[in-house]
Amino acid sequence: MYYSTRFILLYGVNNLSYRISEFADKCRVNKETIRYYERKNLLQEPSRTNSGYRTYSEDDVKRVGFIKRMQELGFSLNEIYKLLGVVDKDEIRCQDMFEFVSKKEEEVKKQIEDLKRIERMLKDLKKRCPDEKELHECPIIEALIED
Amino acid sequence: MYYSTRFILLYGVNNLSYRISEFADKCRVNKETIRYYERKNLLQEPSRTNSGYRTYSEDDVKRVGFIKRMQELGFSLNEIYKLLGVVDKDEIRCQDMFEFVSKKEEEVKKQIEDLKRIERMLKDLKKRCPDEKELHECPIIEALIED
DNA sequence: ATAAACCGTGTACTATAGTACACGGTCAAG
DNA sequence: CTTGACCGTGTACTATAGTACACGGTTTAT
Repeated sequence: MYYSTRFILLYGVNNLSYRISEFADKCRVNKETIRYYERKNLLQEPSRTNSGYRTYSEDDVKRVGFIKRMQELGFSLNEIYKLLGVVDKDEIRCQDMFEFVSKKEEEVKKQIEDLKRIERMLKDLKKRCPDEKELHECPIIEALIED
Repeated sequence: MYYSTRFILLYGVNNLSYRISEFADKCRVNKETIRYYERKNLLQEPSRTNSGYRTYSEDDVKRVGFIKRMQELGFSLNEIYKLLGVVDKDEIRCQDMFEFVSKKEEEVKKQIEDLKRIERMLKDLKKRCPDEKELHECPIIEALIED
């Protein structure tokens, strides 16, 4: 029993599935970025249509969302790859997961504390901008430079 | 009245001052990174000895410390350059400082919230590592992938 | 006085994270 | 049955943030 690609795309025998361009749009990234993530194994080999076109699912959209969010928080693609070992149930990547996660937890804690200080600095900086617009003298950063 | 470089370095007529290598060591960065920051105007033209050697002060050490800390928190060198406009009392860089700082403040706030969620995720992930060591199934990241 | 240890300049190279593009195949509409 | 909008592969290019190195001058210890 065969279905045309169009039929599958429209009625989702195989669930709802996207071609690379639509998928990239949904993920709000460049099409090439998707291929790049595939090369880096952040996305597993996608299934393909008969003619070799990649197809993606809603789950893949979530996965890219996870990658992007982690990345914005300073995780490198390699670190994200490592974490995804859990999702992919990959024993190799899971081997020293406890150490890895513990280390990252410490880093994240420290980062939160540092960011709170930066937030205070930025607030102060804003307050001192005369008539809420400009300033040439602001000793707050200098305070942060000390320490 | 002239002093030898050695005399100045030892007895600090001009305050305590460092040559590039010692300075880089104190800052815990590569010597080339210092020159790179100079090229990118993150460090102002340093004063020089008669023979053209760069000399740095304790304040410069603090400045590099500031750069490094901001960088670790996800600020780009360009953004740090902008912020340093305040310290350098540079009117051009200070022009839209209020908008810039406001935008960064929002970003930092969001980042703190996101990091807290990541922290929870990492904590959960750790807890679920059987006998505090390994695991192949961890539904927490999956939870984060959703949302 | 001479070698070791610095320094300056300039240029090239590296890693990370993409982005662009050329060339050729596929497919659906007119 | 051809045109336009896709797609795949491969390769090259970009920005950011460094890092390394060669060549030649300086300083300092021996």
